[in-house]
Amino acid sequence: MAEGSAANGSAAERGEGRSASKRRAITEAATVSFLRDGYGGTSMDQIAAAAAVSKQTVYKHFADKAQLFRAIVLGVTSKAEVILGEMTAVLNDEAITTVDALRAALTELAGGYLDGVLQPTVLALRRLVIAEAERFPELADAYYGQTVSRAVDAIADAFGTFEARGLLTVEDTRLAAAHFAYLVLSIPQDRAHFHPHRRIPATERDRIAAEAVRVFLAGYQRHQGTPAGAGAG
Amino acid sequence: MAEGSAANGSAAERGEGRSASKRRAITEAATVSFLRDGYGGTSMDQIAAAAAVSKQTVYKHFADKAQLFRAIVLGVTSKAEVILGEMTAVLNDEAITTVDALRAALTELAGGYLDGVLQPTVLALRRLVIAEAERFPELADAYYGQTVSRAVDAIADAFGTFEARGLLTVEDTRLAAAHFAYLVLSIPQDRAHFHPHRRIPATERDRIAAEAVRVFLAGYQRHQGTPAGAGAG
Amino acid sequence: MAEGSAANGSAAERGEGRSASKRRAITEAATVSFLRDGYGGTSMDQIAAAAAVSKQTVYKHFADKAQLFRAIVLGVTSKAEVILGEMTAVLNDEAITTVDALRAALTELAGGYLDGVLQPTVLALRRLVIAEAERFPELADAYYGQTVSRAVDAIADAFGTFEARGLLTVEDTRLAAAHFAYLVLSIPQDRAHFHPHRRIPATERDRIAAEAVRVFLAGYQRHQGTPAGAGAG
Amino acid sequence: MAEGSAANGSAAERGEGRSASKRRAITEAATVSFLRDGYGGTSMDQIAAAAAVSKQTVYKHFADKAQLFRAIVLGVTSKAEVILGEMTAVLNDEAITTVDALRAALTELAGGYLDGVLQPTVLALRRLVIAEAERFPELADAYYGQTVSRAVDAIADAFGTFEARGLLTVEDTRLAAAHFAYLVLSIPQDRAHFHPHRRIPATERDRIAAEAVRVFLAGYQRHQGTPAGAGAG
DNA sequence: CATGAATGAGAATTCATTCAT
DNA sequence: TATGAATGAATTCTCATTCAT
Repeated sequence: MAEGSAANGSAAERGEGRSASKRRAITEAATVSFLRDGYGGTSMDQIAAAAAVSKQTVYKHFADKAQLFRAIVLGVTSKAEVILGEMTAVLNDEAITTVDALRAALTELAGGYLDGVLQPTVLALRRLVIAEAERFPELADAYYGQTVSRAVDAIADAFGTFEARGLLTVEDTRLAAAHFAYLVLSIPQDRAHFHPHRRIPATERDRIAAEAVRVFLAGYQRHQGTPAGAGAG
Repeated sequence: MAEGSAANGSAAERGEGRSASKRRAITEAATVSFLRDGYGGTSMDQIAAAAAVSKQTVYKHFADKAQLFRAIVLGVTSKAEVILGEMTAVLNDEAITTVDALRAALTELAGGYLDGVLQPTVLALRRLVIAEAERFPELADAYYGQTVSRAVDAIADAFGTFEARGLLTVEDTRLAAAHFAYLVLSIPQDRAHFHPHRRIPATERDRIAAEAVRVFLAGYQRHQGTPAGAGAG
Repeated sequence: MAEGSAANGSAAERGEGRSASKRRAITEAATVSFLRDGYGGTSMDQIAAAAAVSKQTVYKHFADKAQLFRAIVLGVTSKAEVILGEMTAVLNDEAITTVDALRAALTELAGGYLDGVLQPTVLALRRLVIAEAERFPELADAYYGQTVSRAVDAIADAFGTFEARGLLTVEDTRLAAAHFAYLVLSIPQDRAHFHPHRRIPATERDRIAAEAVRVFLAGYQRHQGTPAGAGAG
Repeated sequence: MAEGSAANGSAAERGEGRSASKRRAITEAATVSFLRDGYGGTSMDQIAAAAAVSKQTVYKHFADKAQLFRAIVLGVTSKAEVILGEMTAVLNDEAITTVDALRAALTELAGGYLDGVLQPTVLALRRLVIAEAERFPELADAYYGQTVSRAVDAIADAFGTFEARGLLTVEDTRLAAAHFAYLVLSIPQDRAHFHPHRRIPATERDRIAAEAVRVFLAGYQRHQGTPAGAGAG
């Protein structure tokens, strides 16, 4: 009886209010449409119909198609960003003090990234943003900054730590991070750019992850016999 | 009668009939428009105007907009394929028998790829095909097969040779080739997906090429002390 | 032989060409619609239908509704300007050397102005331009400059001559001209602003003209007893 | 009785019910919008938003947009009428018995009219009514009757008195009154029809008033030497 | 009674494609 | 064969007005 007690509880009090629930319906419908059919392939009529809402209501929430599109893309991008952020956590483990532990952590991260990045929705978002990068450069900026750049930054930070622990030899942590990320992702991600519906088999996924880690470590692992500050140089 | 014989010598002189010359004008105009404005952003009116022909003439040569688009994309893709093909030639040098020579050749190839792939036209084609991959899957297939796949295949072939020469240790030549290609290209190419107009500075280009080769060789170079089947070498 | 004569006369040569005749049809239909229904009350569909032309054709000739509107208003304004210009000719008569002749000429001019300015089309144009003065200030400028201002200027010039001939005493010829013009026109023109369809009876028209001339001359006629260069001088 | 007793003290205190206060808000918002943006340029949404009420509330008070418009125009017209009425009072002064006093009174009236009629709101109303004269002929009637006609009538009445006092020679008092009114107002008013935002400088205003009075008196002042029915006068 | 949402339509503009000359 | 015009529909956006809560 507490919440919204006073008999005629105002609209805003009932759960989320008519307005907010409609807005969510619109957002969801628009997300599906835009990701599936692209910007040009999606009509406002379509969105309104899919949201079971009148066109007017759509326009009351979003000034025009471009604004709606921006809201959708930024929303989905944020979700993707969160997923990526959580994955990188596996590197922030102080127990990673041996190359074997590092390899294990990198392999886990690689697998996680592959799973995350190859989700149909994530791929569709990527293709959508690339397709509209000319028309919506702010969105391309935001997407790149919040996903690609941010992931590379997070990895780069961890690599700095690993170097301090004597596990890696890294001059440019961002470059190393990019090498790692793209060794892991490029093959299936670039394939997906052109073949939106082809899924990657689990065995291939594991192989790609393992080989990416192997090549990366070959390139960045500290040489066994020549510790950080040892030898004649 | 008189019509066409005396008056319009010029077209006939160029060795191509009126029709062929107009077709070329249409093709060129459409190429520019599609690469610049995308499929949806290009209208048949626009193309006809840019080619200085009537719309009917456009339709005489290409059944509809989609067919014209296909012709354009396949045409530009072919040109890109040729360029890529020529680049790989640097690996088909029997004089590459030492790791140093291999490193030099790979570095040259890397630089060439970067220059080629980062050309505005090539990038625009890539973005265009990605944007339309859902609507024109055949084109995405063709593009991927003739550029990405083909380049990887060519490199993979060469890597097979290098392994036979005892320079590399490669289990899966296509995977290795993909690793090489994406180590070289991914960073600027992925950035270009989202920032179509940002150019890469020459020094960064060289650095990327060199580091890509370094990491690649670290991962695939035959271990010094355990030559394939050799004695003193 | 000259240019384009050779047998297959280009489209532009046949009378006025398909294009030009369609353009005229559009212009005429738009003129009628805009003058009758105003800018907001006229739709492009309506115009196309009235011109028996497709909407596309309208848009091929005029970029958008506003451009079409501008063309129409400027066109009708020009016609009005021509009419006004011809009327003022009655004052450019060197035979006007007496006050009686001047009164006759002014009365004739007054009658002509009334007839011209009270034509339904001219009134409709005026109301249209006033109604859209906020949205199309250039048109309001052009209209005012080409009709009101221009007529006043022409009359002012003539008044300068009449003063030189000793018929009028005018300090500010433009002010005097405006006084004359508005003494003649204001009553029916202002009524017409608010009653677009009420016609003015001929007798009232004559009375208004005569009284306007009378009051004007009372105010500007040179005093009888003090001729221009007479008196002590 | 009960209605609105306890809960909404504030509104009730202001001496107007909830309903009346909202009605006023709507009226004020609509007045501003209609005068600024015209009939077609004003939407019911706009008005409701500006009045801070729901659209339904607007419709509760005014059956539709046209009715609301009518109410607004008639309301503003009434206010204008009141202002005009007060101005004419200056002529109802029994002390006006000499031509000099008459000239002074007419000059004052002229200045007052100019100030009143050239107020932005008054001009906007005039342009609005002219623009919609075809769609709302009743409003044009009312406007013309309550402002133009009424002012001319009031002046005509006074002129009748002045003739009785031997100051003027007027056959048709309404015609004379119109002559006076338009000599005073036409120049700036007609300019304002086409240049809604141009203000008139004070010096020009005074000059126009003075010259209008001068020309008017020249045309209607009783001839000095031949007084109506007087001897030495 | 008042609020958010819905209706239903209309307008401007653009497009791909086809007809008629 | 090539040109201007026509077709016919789609799309974005806006509006006045009405329901339902």
